[in-house]
Amino acid sequence: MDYIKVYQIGPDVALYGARCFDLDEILDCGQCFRWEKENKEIGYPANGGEYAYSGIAFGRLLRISQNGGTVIFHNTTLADFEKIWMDYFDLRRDYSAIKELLSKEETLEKAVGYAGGIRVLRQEPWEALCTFILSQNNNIPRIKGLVSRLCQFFGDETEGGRAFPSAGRIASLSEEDLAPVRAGFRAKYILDAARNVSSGRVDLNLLYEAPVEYARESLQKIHGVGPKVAECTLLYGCARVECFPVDVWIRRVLSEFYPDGFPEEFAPVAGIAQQYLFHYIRNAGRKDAPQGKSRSAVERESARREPVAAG
DNA sequence: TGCCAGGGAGTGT
DNA sequence: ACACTCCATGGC
Repeated sequence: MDYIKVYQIGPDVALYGARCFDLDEILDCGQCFRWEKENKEIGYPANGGEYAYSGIAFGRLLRISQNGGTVIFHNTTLADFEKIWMDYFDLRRDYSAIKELLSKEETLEKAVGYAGGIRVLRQEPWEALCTFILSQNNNIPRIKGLVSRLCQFFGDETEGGRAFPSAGRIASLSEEDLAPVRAGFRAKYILDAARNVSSGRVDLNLLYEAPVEYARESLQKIHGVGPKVAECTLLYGCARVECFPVDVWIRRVLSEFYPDGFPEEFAPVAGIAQQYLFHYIRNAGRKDAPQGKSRSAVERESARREPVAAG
């Protein structure tokens, strides 16, 4: 377990002795797009840099803050924590053991040491599918804008914000209705996704347990969903941690550090390894750079090579 | 085959 | 200040 104890403290739930848990690394690493960091540290500086995020998932607003190994889930109950946030933050999984396994290999050992507080969120499959369709050919700040407008215009009101709109709601819209989202050519993709999901032609509930090849094919029946978006949906929406999305950054990592392929023994948790590597390669070269080539050198080199097939 | 779509953010000059 | 690049997918 990556924590020691959970308590109800007044209106909040507190997680004590949390390990492998860093809100910045979890919520701001490109796996989710609806969490906002409060622009100031809370409490006193002597507290050691406590900070907070707010977001909506499963139709619930959550404010969450962290100070070292203490994580506070504000205004929630133990029942809701067990039912929603425990799984959302993947707290039933033992990341300590996974990190120990991955650290057998040199590059991953560095990556794990660099951002050891990452966890793969278990988001709702529909939200993951929809947001990763919107993510294509896009950068994170803009994706956040698109998702925010989508929720603003079409999400149901909850206390403190708007929920992610259901597939049924999106399916009822036209491309013109979606124009204010400014999703560009992606608008028709999320319409097709919404229609397939709400009609049951693509059954997201099957994706958790189905053979992974079937799950991939099923998602790719949607117009606008290719291998990358399918892989992201399965990893971030269904906790299929064997799934391994390959974007340009991961392609660079693979060509630079794993030219002969990603180690087979890590395949069952390749998606988690991918998260550590993604964070590492994107931030390496700024501070704390890994020895060896700069990012731009890696980019120039990988640009000349064939992409490496994903696991 | 290789470019384009629609747009904004990041980077380099 | 300005130009240039990036991006996942499908259509042409």
